[in-house]
Amino acid sequence: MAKKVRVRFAPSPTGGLHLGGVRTVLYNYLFAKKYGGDFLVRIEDTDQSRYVAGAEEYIFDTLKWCGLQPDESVQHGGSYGPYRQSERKASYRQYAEQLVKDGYAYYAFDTTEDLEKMRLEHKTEQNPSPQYDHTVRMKMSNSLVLSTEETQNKLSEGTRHVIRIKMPEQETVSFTDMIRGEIHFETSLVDDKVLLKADGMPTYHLAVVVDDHLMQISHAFRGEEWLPSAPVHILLWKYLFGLEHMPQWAHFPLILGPNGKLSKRDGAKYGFPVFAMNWTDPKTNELIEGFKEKGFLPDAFINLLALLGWNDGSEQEIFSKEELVEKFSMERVHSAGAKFDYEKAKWFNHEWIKRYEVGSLKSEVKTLFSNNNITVSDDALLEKVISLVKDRCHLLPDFVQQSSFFFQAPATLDTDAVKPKWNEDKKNFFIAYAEKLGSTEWNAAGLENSFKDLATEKSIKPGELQLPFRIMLVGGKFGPPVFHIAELLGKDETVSRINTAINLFS
RNA sequence: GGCCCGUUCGUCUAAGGGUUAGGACACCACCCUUUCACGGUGGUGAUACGAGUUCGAAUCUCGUACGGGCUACCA
Repeated sequence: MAKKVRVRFAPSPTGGLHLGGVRTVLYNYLFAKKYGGDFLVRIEDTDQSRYVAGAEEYIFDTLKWCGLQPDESVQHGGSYGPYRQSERKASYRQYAEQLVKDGYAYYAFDTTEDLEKMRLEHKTEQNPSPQYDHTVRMKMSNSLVLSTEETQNKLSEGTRHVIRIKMPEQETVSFTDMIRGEIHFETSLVDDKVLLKADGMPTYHLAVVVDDHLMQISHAFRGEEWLPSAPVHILLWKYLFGLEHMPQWAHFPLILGPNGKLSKRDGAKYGFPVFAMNWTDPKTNELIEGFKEKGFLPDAFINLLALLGWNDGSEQEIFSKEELVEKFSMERVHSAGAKFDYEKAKWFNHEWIKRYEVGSLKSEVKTLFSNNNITVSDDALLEKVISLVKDRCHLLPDFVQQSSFFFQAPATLDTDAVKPKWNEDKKNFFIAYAEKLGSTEWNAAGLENSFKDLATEKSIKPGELQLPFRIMLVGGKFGPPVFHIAELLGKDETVSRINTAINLFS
C-alpha cells in the first residue's frame, strides 16, 4: 500500500520549527521516502490570533534549507488541496453537524464567562483544573440540556456556539502506537473537547481527522505532546470514517532543553540556537538566531537531529540524508525524550565540514567573507586556503577567524606576545630572511629549510623565531603551520608583512 | 490534583535473560605540534530504588521514587 505522511504547521514558527518540530518533519520525511511514499505539508492556520506574518514563507524556506521538500503542499501543489486549513473552512461544519446528528457531539452555547464561572466553582485543591466533561455538561447551556426547540431557536437567532464532542461515560479507547505499543484511555477521564469553534473554524482535533481522511494519509506521526488528545482523534475516526481507515499512529519523544521541553526561550538563555533559521518576530522585533546563521551545514543539522531519538543499532553516527532514508525505521525510534547537547551538535558539524569537498564549501565561505568585508579575488587561492583550514573549523564562521589573514593583512598584531623577547639579533634575522626569500624555493618545505638554515647560521634557536614570524603574518597565536601560510601568501606579501612588523616590534 | 508517557556514564546512546555493561560528545592525562587547533593513545564515569519470576535480570512482572507531557473556543 502506498504510504503517505503529513506534517502540519501552525502559522507561527514558534509553534513548529524549533528543534523538535524539524525532527518531526525529518522522521516523517525519512519514513515516506524509505517506502517510496509521499510527504505532505499542511498549514493549520485556524487560530487567527496566533497568525504571524511571514511565518508560512519562513516554514518553507526552512524546509528547503534542510532539504526536506514536500511532495504536496501549498507551495508544491498536489491534488488534495487546499493545503491551508483556513481555505477548507466550509467543509468542517458538515462533519461536525453530522456528529451532532448521530449523537456523538452537541451544540454548546456557554459564554467565556460561563466557562470561567464553571471552572471557578469546581476548582478545588484536588481538582485544580476542572474539565467540561460528563460530570458538568448537564449543568451547562448546551443542546443536551436544552429542548430541541430551544436549541433550534438559539441557532436560528445566530447565538454564538461551539460544537463539542460528547465523550462516552464508560469506555476504554485503545490504539497501537508504532513506537509505544498499546495505549489505553478511559473516556470518562477525557473532557468534551471543542471540535468547531464559534468562528466556524475547526480545532486541531476535528481538522486533523477530517484532513487526514480527505488527504488519504496512511501514517500520522507527531510529537508526544499530542498523546493525551489521541483518544479524541480515535473516537472521531470511529464516528466519522471508521477505525479500519484510520492511519497508523506514532508519537515521537520530546526534545528536551536543560529544563524540560525545549522552548524558544532556552536558546537565548543557554546560548544555542533552537530554530533552523533566523527568525525575527515581527511583533517584538526579537531576533532568534538559527542553526544556519550560526554556521551549521544542513547535512550536519539533519544528521544531529536524526540521532536525537533514533539510531540504526550500529556505532555509526555520521549519516547522509540518503543513508538515513535507507536505514531509518520507526521501530528504532526511542520512546524516551532526549536532551539537546549543543557541544555534540557542534561536533557533528565539524565532522561534516571535514568530510565536505573544498568545492562544496567554497560558496558558503565566500559569502561569509563578503559579509565580513573581506574581498576574495583569487578562487584558486581560496580553494587552497579552505583545504588547509577546514579541519580546524567547527562552525562556518570559524573560517573567518582561521583564514581572513590570507586575504588581508591583519589589522593589529599581538605585539605583546613578541616584544618581551624581541632583540637586535632577531630583528637582523628577519631582515636577512626577507632578503633571502628572493632566492628561496617557494613552498612550505623550502621556506622552512631556509628559515632553519639561516637561524643556525645566526645561532638562534628556530623555535624562538617561529612565534614572531607567525605574529608577523597572522597577527596572533593561531592558524595553520606558519610555513604553509607563507607559501600561500606569496613572496611579495610575506616580505611586506615581515618589514611592516619589524618596524612595529622595534 | 487527575490522566498519559518515560527512567543505562554529566549528555546522546548500544546491549531485546548469560558481555570485564560497548561507543560517541564533554572532561582529565599523555603523545604529536616551539602558535592555536586537528589528530592519536589512555583514563574517570551509568543500569533510580525495592520486591518478584529465573540456575541466571539492565533486559520480564509488580510496587515506589523521580522526570516529562497534557489538563484552552492553542496547536
